[in-house]
Amino acid sequence: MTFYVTTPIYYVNAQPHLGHAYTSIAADILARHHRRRGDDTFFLTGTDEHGEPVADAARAQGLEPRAWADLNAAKFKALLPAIGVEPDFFIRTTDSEHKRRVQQVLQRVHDNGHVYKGIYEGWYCPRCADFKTEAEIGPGNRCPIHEIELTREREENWFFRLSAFQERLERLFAEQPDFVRPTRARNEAQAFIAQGLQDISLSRARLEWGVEVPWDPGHVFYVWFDALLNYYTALGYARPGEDLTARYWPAQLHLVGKEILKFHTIYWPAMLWAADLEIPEHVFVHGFLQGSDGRKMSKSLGNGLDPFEVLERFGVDALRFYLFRDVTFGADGNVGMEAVAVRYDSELANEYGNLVSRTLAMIARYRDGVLPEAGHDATLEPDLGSLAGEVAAAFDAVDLSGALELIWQRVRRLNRYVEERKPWELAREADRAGELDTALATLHHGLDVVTAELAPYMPATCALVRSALEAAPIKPIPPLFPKRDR
RNA sequence: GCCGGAGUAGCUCAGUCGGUUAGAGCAGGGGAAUCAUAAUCCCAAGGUCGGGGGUUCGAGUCCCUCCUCCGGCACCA
Repeated sequence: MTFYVTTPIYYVNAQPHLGHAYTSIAADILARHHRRRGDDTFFLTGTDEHGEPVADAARAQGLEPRAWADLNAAKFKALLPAIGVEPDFFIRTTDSEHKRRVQQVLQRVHDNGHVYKGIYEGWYCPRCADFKTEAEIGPGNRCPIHEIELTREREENWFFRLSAFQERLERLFAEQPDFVRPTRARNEAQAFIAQGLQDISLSRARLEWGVEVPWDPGHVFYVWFDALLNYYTALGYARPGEDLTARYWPAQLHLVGKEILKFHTIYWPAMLWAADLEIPEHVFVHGFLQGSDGRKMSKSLGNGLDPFEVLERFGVDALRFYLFRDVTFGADGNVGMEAVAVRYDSELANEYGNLVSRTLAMIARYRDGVLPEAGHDATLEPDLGSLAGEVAAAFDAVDLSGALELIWQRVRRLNRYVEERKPWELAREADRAGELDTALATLHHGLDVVTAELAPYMPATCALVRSALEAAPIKPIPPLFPKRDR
């Protein structure tokens, strides 16, 4: 099996924030899980660097667009190691290899007869050198930035025949109900299609910061077409001298936020069909992280969760764990520093961390650090034996929170097992040495099973636990999740 | 306005195809234990399942209606 997973490529105009980290960590967890399962896995992320806003921002800084993009792409790239995310490739849409392949694919769309020259008409600000959407038009038909009057302009550009794919898209959604998940995201896409699709503009004539349209060099492609194609183009040059396209395309899973649902579930499959390419198997639309008050995070409300503060106070694995433990993946959810602290103390320190501590300590204390060669207690077999399969099924449904809950049920089961067996009592009775051996071997095994499934979420911590379980002799280690004064 | 989603314990949420006394975690209450990061484990308590109506032997679940919140409603040119 191959597993190719992507995040959206992040627009370089923004500063990296929790939302970027959230999607990247989700993709990383999925990739690590599938790798562990033995799938041939490829994980792609990167940055989206073309388009008017980037050109504008660069100009405002007195920089060339490319220099501005370099600066900001570096920030996104630097975020990844800090949050434990290890993609197989980091694409930038300004890569010459990407641009060349965008041109190839869209040339094919052109040659297949899916584009035509049309007129776009709209309100234009000469100072912005940009058309404005209805929502962007200020009072008195003025540009909200420059406060000058907008002019009605017409521009000739290339259109993509999206409308021609209406029926095929309807069929896709009917025949493949899990193409878009979760269900409410699929419904939204279907409702959009049902309204009737209009053709969309494919190029911009006024703009230079983009990928040149090969059959009409005065134009560049509309940034979304350039951006979406990254998922495909990256495979062509991610490994120098090797083309991975045949190996990994079509992708198994695109992770996207709900704000870009339309592009990924409608425009994107249509474009791929138009280029005679296969479409991805699944698009998973996750929700938004909101402030602890349930409102959108904002600096002025001060209700945001700063990922860097979490990293500093609780560490990278705690952040990764928290985001998928406290918010059902796929739904919107509230996050806050207080909730992080509660999860950290009660689950990471008290339940998992302490389970590791007490298990290692008892093996060290009662058996001089030597793992008893005893069979495992059959009473735990139903719980432990079924875990891997259940977790795999949850991952197949992209239910990262559900999988974590399944794992946590076993963590709790193991703490309960300690209380049931009371190893400290067994240790006092010489004739029950065999029972103690069994209990300790079972705990060791249980911790091993649980830690293996947990590793995609908390790679660094689980590597520590793994080596502690395999050490000879086995001995206590410093607390994995130390409690702090707060 | 139209379409979709949500409303279940103080808090965060599960509840499958309609089926027995509606579940979990956290917080708060009581207890046990001492291997462990004073962590853990057990017990009890806590709900008019947003309101109202209907279908049914039986409704958190299906239908109608109303209320509240959220999202989408296209070429972000």
